[in-house]
Amino acid sequence: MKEKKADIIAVAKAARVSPSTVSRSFNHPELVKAATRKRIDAAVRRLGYIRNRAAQTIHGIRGGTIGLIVPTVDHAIFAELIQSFSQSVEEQGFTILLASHGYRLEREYAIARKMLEHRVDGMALIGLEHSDDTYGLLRQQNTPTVLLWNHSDDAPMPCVGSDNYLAGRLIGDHVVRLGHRSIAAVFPPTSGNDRAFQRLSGVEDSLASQGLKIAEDWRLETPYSVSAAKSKVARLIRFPRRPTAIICGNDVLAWGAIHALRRSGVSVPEHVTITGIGDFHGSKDFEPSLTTVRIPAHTIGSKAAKLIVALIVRESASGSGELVPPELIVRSTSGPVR
Amino acid sequence: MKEKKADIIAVAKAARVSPSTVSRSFNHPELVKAATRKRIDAAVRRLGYIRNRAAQTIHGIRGGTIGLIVPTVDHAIFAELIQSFSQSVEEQGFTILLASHGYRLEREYAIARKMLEHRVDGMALIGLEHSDDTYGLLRQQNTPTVLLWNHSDDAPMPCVGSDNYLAGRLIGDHVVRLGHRSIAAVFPPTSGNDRAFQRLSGVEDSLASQGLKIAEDWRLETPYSVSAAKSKVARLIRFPRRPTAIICGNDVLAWGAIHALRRSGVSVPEHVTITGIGDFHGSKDFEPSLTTVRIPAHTIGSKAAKLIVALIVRESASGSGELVPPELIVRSTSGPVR
DNA sequence: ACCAATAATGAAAACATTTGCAAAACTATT
DNA sequence: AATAGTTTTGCAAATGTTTTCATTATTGGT
Repeated sequence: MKEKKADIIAVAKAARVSPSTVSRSFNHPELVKAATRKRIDAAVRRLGYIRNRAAQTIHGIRGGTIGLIVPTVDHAIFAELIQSFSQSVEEQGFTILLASHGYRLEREYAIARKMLEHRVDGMALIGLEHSDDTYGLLRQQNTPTVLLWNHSDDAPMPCVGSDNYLAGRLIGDHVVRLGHRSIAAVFPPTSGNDRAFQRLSGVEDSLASQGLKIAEDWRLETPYSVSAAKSKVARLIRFPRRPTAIICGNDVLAWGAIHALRRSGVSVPEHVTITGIGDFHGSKDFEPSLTTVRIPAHTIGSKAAKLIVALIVRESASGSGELVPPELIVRSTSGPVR
Repeated sequence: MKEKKADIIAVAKAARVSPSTVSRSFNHPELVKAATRKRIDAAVRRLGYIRNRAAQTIHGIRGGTIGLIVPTVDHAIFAELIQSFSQSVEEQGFTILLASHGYRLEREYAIARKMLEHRVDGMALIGLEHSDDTYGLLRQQNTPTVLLWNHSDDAPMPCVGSDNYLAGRLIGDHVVRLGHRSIAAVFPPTSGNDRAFQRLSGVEDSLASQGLKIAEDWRLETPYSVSAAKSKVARLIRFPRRPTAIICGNDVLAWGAIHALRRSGVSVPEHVTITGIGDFHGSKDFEPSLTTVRIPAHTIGSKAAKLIVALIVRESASGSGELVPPELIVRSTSGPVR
């Protein structure tokens, strides 16, 4: 146990070459004779040597890590995004340093700093809303950075994502077009969450363009969970005056709303129209299948991964990002007002 | 742009002290005079200096990262687990290096190696089934390691998790006790997935103890997704001879099964009993609410985090792991055979 | 104002690598 | 067999820190 781990010098000794040659055999194999290389490989295996990236990093060599900071992992949305981002990033030889800030932007700053200490090659953040400190830090260290999930032309950094405002409009227009006038909304808190905020703005503007407005007491704010949405909606529909449509800030909330309605024997979409945003795994196969706006997490994740890697390797910094358009998906939970 | 990033020497110069003092002011602030410290802090801020962990790491100082390798992020189960694990780990000052292997154990080995190159302080893997290479590697480098999700007394490394075999038995017993004799099973592929394998074994043993067996064509294997389970189950119940109960390998599959049944107008639990395993977010509020076995991902994640950190800091290595028992949760999708 | 403690700082070695340059070892050509 | 060219290798410096030990500055007691 006590014998210290093998270093490059130990390997060099064992292979009867100099440390430089061992190093080269790792980094520029074509420069070392095949026979020597074999001897070195054997020594490496025998000693169980593992290269020390930290020691390379010190020479300005890329460490091969990308920092990813998310509000939380435990949301269907982010899980899908993280998966595709990390997978795509791994395919390109990088590894992810992951942390979550729980929707607290100061935490985000602290985490970003820490990741910079680790000398990540690049950073990825969710959304466009970040503290000035965070933006300042990233810019000052000029760390290649990409903003995920949201896209805006006047974003301060390259971003690949969808247009959440448009997503809101899309769904708002759809519901209005179906003839609904009594509309409720179930959304997550919008502070520190520009995605939710923009979606809601989109919905509101859409309704406003038809002279409609969401009544104060029909504007439900719930945390991101089936159960929270379910209980809020259950309470809502106990009142005699009911909305004919409930627009939910995302699919999970919509699922909760549907469950609440089913429990109360209110049928969807005959009595109430329900819509989500996101088109998560499962929404298509829900019964009834959910009308929603697709925000293609998978596409966003992999495009973002490609962008950040491009930013890192040729630092020319090609792209200013990409807009992955949201798409209205009409399924069975929305119908004309009866 | 071109000016290189500030290093500790630049800071030292700017603060008119030696590099050693700067270093000390970071690592042992009590050893440096308050006035000097203030001067240094000012310089740090002015230059935008960020410490280089890589350079510390080569001094054998802990880097503060823990490698976490999961099959995939994009499953409700793992998302919850990752969230609680990473959160708990962050609270203790560590950061996670995350990667997914997509259920390919060779990938897992490669990833583990890479994380070791980064000199992670510890590793966390999902499940007990790993290649000999992986186990060998971790043991040989004697990296503190914890196995998540599954617990077994004779596991080769400390593990904190539930007893998936028992979970299977629990649900099997429950279904049998309700009088069911015609039982189908919907499970993910069991190769490279000891969790699924053990659950299925538990179910089979439970049935076998009553002389029951799952018919070959009632043993459905589907990938982890609502839609796959839904379509498999939809096909299953088209046949005239139907099971009276369908035991699903996890809650997501159960959701799919319920949707399939609802679509076909088969009511749950009156006509068919459905059970899941996992008790994911949402199962409680599903309509009808899902009978399942709770595997407390949150508890597992945070206990595992504490264990690995303990293993890392006092290398004495206290614990051999912990069993977090599974618990049968009877809700509305299971009922007596009619 | 001086001495001994004690506190604060600096110099230099150490850490595990990479790399530019020069030396050594081969090849091919004559 | 000698020369020129090419391929391989080793030496030594460099990377950004930490740490041990020695040195200098400060303080309190007389």
